[in-house]
Amino acid sequence: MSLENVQKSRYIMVMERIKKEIKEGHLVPGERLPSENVYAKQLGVSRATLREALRILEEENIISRKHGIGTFVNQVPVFSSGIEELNSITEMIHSAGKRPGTEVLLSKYVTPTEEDKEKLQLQDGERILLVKRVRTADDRPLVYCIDKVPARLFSEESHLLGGSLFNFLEQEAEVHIDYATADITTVGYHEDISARLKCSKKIPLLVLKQLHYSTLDKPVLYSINFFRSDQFSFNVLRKRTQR
Amino acid sequence: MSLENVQKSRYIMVMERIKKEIKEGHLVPGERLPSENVYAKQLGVSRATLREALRILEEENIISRKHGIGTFVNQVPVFSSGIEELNSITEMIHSAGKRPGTEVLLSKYVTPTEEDKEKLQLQDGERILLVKRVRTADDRPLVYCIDKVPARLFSEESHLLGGSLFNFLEQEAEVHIDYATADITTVGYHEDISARLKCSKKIPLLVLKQLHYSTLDKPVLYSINFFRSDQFSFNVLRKRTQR
DNA sequence: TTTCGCATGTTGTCTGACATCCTACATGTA
DNA sequence: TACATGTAGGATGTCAGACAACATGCGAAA
Repeated sequence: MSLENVQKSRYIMVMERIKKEIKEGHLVPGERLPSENVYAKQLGVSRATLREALRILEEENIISRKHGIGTFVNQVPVFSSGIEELNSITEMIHSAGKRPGTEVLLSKYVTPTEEDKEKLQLQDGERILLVKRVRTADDRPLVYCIDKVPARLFSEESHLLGGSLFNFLEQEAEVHIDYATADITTVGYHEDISARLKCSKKIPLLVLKQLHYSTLDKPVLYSINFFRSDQFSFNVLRKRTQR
Repeated sequence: MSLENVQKSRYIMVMERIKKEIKEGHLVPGERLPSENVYAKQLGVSRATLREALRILEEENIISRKHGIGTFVNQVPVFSSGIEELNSITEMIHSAGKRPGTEVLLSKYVTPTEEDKEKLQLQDGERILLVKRVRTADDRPLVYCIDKVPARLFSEESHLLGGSLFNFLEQEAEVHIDYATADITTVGYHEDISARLKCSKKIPLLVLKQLHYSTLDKPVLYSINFFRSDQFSFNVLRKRTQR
């Protein structure tokens, strides 16, 4: 079977190549890129292909293009890892340089609530897999997770034992998560959850409610995460939209 | 003097035109767009220009392109107005269909703290305009704002009386805000601020710390906003990045 | 009935040209 | 010298036409 041998499009390869150049410091913030004609020849692609790559980088706020002047690396080339980049919590902890751990509190098949049915677009009678976990970073509790997945996605009643739910879904259900809508709120104190996270009454919790969609635009995972606010914050790049 | 008579680029006009078609329902989610050749002729532009517009819409998660098949409107064409779209609080309240109001608590020129100096890249001896306000929606307090602007941006010691700080900066300082980095945290209770927002001890506050940049990539405004969490939440579209 | 190959239509890529915009330098004038 | 103007060059923006790579569906062949 095939896995990563799929040939990516050229414009994507070019885009990633340029991103890499910036990340590794070969192109520094404020610097002008070679002109499109020159750069296209250097990269071995046509100018049109290069332009599609540049267009994406501009949209991502990594470069700016100025008609008649040139193309420049932004002063704040945000490679995000901000909230708008969707990663599993395992990945988030990893990229913060810590060691992720999991304590599974609950994993069972249950009848969904009305809210669950609506969000996950369930038929009457369908059941869901409900998982409750505490995720740790370097063995310290960081976030309390409640995850809900339609049971129909699994061929048999499989259970998540540890690690990334994203990987689990991909392997057991052959579902790939593509994007999610997230809602950020906060809650002052929660009897059970605050205790599980071993944090005092004074520390509020950041709440992230997310509905995850598959590549086919179907909702496949509804999750509610409670973060310790003393150890976590979300950051975002915000852009004005008029041009 | 010139104002909005600047001619926008064609690819941007095309992009906005297509967005409008989707918003107004002439193109519905899941529908296939006309093929590029046909669509380009319909819109009166070259295929290359159309492709640049489509590339942006794809990046914004509004359409999906599939090699050899076609281009489709996404099931969840998120026109955001999520947190990643930067708007003044005045605009936010407006677009929620409420009437924005302002109570200025403080407006004075002061010496910046070390943190302010670093964030706003101030020289020694430079001063800042410090503004503290309570913003209301339909006369109910919603958010407590602390704003800090370098004094050098103003020709004289002007003061903000009410309304949008964004507009004020544009008119008085001829500075246009382009983007901001935001950090979202929470705080359980704040003696003074909670009282000003007329909310009880049980309601935590959502805190948004933002550093705003001008079109020239210079930091021009540092602001800290405290939102009533019972009346406000942030939503974001999160995307996976591997393709 | 099943399988295979091909025609067709789509997005992806290439080439070369011209349009439009901005900068910098040279030139001319007071 | 100081300032305004003209001009040449180089950058991104737009155009046209062609071919490549990919996915689908239909018809012929087994």
